[in-house]
Order: sequence, then structure tokens, then C-alpha cells
Amino acid sequence: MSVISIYKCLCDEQRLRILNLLREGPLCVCHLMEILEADQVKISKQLRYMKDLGVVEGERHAQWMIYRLADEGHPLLTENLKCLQDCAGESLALAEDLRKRRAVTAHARRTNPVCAEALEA
Amino acid sequence: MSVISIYKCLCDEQRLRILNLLREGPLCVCHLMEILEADQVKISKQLRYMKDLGVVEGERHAQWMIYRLADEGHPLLTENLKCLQDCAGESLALAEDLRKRRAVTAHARRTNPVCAEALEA
DNA sequence: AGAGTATATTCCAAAACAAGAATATCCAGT
DNA sequence: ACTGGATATTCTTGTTTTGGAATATACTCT
Repeated sequence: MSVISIYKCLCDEQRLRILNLLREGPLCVCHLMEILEADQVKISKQLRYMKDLGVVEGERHAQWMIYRLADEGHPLLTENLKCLQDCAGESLALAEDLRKRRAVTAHARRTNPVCAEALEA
Repeated sequence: MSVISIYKCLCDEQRLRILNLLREGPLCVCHLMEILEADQVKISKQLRYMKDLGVVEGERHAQWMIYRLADEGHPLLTENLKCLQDCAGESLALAEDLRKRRAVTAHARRTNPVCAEALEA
């Protein structure tokens, strides 16, 4: 995972939002779809793009693919995601995304325990 | 200057190196060419790209165009440029570029005082 | 085996970007 | 007005990235 790769991921709003979400822990595609209100193909493609650059990793758990930040997170990426909380502020709805994230995963724990459990692993 | 714009500039090696150089103060195109060992058109195009995104500003001084970071530098950009010194390390020759920068501007002060002076303004 | 859910891949057209060559502009000095 | 230096723009072509539609794969449950 090179410095340039990290910036290539961050330079697109949707990818940036995905990384911001993964910062708080792994997520499966269906949760990302729900939080970002985007269709499945688009999300999958973004994840593929970032996986090819080594920024993100995916692991299958039953029928779900759980994605997480690769490498325990390169320091540059970690720093940026932290910084973005304050810097981005209004324009990108990062805080809002995180709020949704909690709602979605909490809900999943009830409706879809198998998937929810995979997130812990 | 948006967050995404900043990352769009940082996600290309040459642009990143230019920003790293501008962090220490304004420079004119001919100095950038010399330090990065790149041809004029390529540098001009990168500067144009970054200017259109509002990340960089240019001002004419006689026949020279002096470029600098816009806006006194967005905090996110500032943070990244600082962080990169350590993070990037070997792969990108950022420290080396800065060394060259000092040599080039020092030399300019002797051979081309008019241009050199414009950098101070 | 068959059906359903979750996710990935492929194909194709559009847009953005990059690189090189040629040319244009702006300014200073004569 | 003319020349030369510094910089910008235009044109063309090739590559990367994006977006939508269709399709394929992987896994689970019955």
C-alpha cells in the first residue's frame, strides 16, 4: 500500500466515505449499501478498486463479504481518517454516516445475527 | 478548495512533489522544472490542474509565474505535507527535493536576482 | 436438485486524465 | 519593431476511471 494508492482511494467521495466507515471496524457490502444508499455494483467496484491498491481487504463469511482496512491501517491513512472528522465537517456527511453505521449494525444484530457476528471476528 | 480536491492533487506523484516543494514557500515554474527534472509543459499542466481545483495560486512577476499554496494552506493539506516527510520516506524523494530546492533558489539569487526576489514577495 | 440471497464480474459507452508535439502568449531588453 | 526567454494553450492519441445493464458466482436453506 503506497502513499499514492492511499490518496487515490481518498480522492473520490464514495471511497472516502467507505474508508471513514471502515475506520470504526469491518463491514459487509450490504451494510455499506444501506449506509451510503448506493447500489450493490457500485459499492463492489469501489471495494475492488481499493483492494487492488492494497488499501482494503475482504474476507468471506458464509454468503457475506466482510471488508476491513488492510494492514492495520497505514499511518498516513489513519491520520487522514482521524483528521477528516474535523476537517471535512459539513460538506461530506462523515459523522452522519457513522451515526447510520451504528444504527445499521445494531439492527443487524437482531435481524441478521450471522452477518453481524462475522463483523466481530 | 475541497477535501476531495486536495486528495486529487496528492494522488499523483509529480503533483505531490510540487506541493511538497511549495510548502516551503513559493516557486516559479523554471525552478520546479529544474528540481523535478521535468519538462516545462508537464509542469505547467500540473499547475493548471491544481489551480483549477483551487489548491494552488499563481501570480505573474515580470516574465515569471510564481506559484504558491492557496489559502495559506488548508489544514488538511498542511497536515498531509507535514506527515509525508516521515510517512513517505524512501519511495518518494521528498527530502531530496527539498535539498535541491535550497540549492536551486540559492543559485538563483546569484544568477537571476529578479526572479529570486519575486519569491520573497 | 432448486430457489433465494449476497456479492462479483463482464461488457460497453462516456468522461477524465496523461503525454508529446506544435504553437501561442507575455514580457524584457535592444 | 525585433529577439529571446519564460510560460501557457491547443491538438491528438492512449490510458484510466466511471456508470449502467446484464450476467455470473458463491453460499444457504429446503
